[in-house]
Amino acid sequence: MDDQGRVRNITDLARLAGVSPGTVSRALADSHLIAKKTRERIQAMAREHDFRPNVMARNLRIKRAGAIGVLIPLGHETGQHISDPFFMTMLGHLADALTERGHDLLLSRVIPTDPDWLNRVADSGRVDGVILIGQSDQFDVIDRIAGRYLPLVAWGANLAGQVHCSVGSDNRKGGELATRHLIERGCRNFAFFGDPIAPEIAERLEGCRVALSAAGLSDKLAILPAHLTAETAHPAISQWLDNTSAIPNGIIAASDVIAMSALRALAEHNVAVPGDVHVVGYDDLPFSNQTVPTLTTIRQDLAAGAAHLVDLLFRRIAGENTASVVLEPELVVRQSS
Amino acid sequence: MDDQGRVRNITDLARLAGVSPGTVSRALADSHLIAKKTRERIQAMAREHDFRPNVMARNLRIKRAGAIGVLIPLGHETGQHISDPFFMTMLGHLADALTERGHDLLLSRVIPTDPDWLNRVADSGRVDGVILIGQSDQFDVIDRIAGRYLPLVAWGANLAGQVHCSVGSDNRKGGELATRHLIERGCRNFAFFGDPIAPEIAERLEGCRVALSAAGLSDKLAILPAHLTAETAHPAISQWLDNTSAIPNGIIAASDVIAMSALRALAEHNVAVPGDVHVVGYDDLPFSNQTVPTLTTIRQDLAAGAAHLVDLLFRRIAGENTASVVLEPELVVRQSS
DNA sequence: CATATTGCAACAATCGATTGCATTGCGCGG
DNA sequence: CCGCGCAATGCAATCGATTGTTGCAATATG
Repeated sequence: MDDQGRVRNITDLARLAGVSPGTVSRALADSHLIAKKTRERIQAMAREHDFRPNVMARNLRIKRAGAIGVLIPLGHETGQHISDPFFMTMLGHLADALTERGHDLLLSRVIPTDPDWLNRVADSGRVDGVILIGQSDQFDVIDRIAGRYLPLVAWGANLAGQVHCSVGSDNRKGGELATRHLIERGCRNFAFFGDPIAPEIAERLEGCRVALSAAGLSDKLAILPAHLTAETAHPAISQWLDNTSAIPNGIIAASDVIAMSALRALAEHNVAVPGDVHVVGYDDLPFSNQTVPTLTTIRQDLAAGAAHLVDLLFRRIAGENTASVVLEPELVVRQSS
Repeated sequence: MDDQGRVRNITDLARLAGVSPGTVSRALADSHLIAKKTRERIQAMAREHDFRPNVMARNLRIKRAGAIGVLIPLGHETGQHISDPFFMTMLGHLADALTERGHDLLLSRVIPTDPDWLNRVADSGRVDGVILIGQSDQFDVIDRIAGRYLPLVAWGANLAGQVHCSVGSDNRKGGELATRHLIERGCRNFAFFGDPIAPEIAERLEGCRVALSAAGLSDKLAILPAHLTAETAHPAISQWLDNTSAIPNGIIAASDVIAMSALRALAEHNVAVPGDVHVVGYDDLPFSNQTVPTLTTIRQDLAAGAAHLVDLLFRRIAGENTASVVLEPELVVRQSS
């Protein structure tokens, strides 16, 4: 009733301009099939009524969604929150890259209860493709769907024989770098904080083992395999420190979030970092050089990773069957080691 | 060519089942107009071909988008990244709340160049409503659009006479709480780190001033008004510490991110916290009790805030003209003060 | 002057679902 | 045996755009 004069669709505008809907559509698309004069007149009218053609209708007709689904699978680590800084950093980069390509970002945090979680998004018709931030413990589900659904890429591990296209750093090498660095710093007893149920973490641990065995220190590694989230890491580590007979002097954390909690727990146990214990994290998140002491870590170039993910995805949308990308991890030495 | 037998739409499935498309539509919606037997047969067939009706077409017909636009306006602080922990924490809560209501989350990071940035999303027809995380320096634009576009809510300040519906904590009171706490701790010289161009920050500063003047300490406040992001805060604060004649013993940071950088800068200047200087942050982000020392801060209950935002938005979508909500800030005392 | 060309705009089918209304078939009472 | 009512399904319009085809008029060409 209050919307008497409101222009709600292309047909309203057509009536107003005294032309057909098709002409309006072409005019707004700046098609040269429409006389310049008519075109400009219609565009002016659209602006005046601030009318914008309905994107959904357009997408339905041209059979594209204009959006990319970004999913954060939280299979293990059920307590893990979407606000985990790692996810969020990645998400930020993805948002930028997708916006640049004129696509929207449809965000979902999924807790995979049934194996249908991925299909539901992929086949919904509302996204042109899907980016997974992490594989969690859903490697098999992902691999299966990748067989029939091309526009899908995942951040995470790249295991031998995997079907789906992934982007991630060389986790094994990263684990090795971290551990070798600690060895060079003179550490002889080690602990690894992180849960190897996620393939990426398992690889990091594996790299750690490789480095230790090369140095003849294979038997000097303790593992705290708890599901470590921002909320649970601190108590778990604190308790571990209480119960362990001898605190190791080299700690490899599977993520910077875990490392940060470790720094705090160590401070509370009056263990000096890097005086008594050297700590290395993983990720190089934005906060990692704001901790006290600042965190030595294995840098994953998330900006580059996001750019790769988006690039690969669009090539897949275009039909290309792209190969996975493995990025080089890099040791960033700061105060904690 | 390889998609010979693929069921791509309701019509394909109808043909396969020997019924009309309408019947399939009703069957999949579990309508009782369709005989139970037929219904189950069709549902089984859909499952078998893992067919899912196209959401976009459905949304077009029933005139809803099934998605909520979540916008992060980055007007001031151009360097501020979407990965700012505050945004992300809020985003996580919103994602949960929206998913619960069966809506998707369309994320956009917007740098408002023209005043049309909000219209573009609101009128696109792809969202049922819009949530703004922060008002940035776009208060006027937001207020103007709120006049004609009902389903819009914003996290942020609630200023006298504002048109748009907002949810936020009482920033003035928060600033007051923080400052009073420092006064009680014996501080007599103060610094405020944060840029009052954003209305929320201005309010916090105002509260700070109120508390100081109540204690007769109005002239004891220094202000570092730089645009403080995770990346720029540390150098700015460090430089400020270098140049200031007398380091204050009470620091109010406009956010936890800034406070964290302050902690680091102070550590590097060999200033003990809380020995020499007491520090209070703002937000109580997940990492704030993982810093060394852990951070005293003004807690904004972001989970409750997100719940309010979503609740208000859906009431507005239903046509109700809701009032703004102001949440109570809470002082959380930890080690830094 | 008749015909070919070109430019502009209208017409109508289409994307894939939803839904009010019309239709069919069946059981049952009269 | 007829007709009525109800349950189950089909039909066709609709959401709001896009786009190939067609139609028409003005201009160019022989």
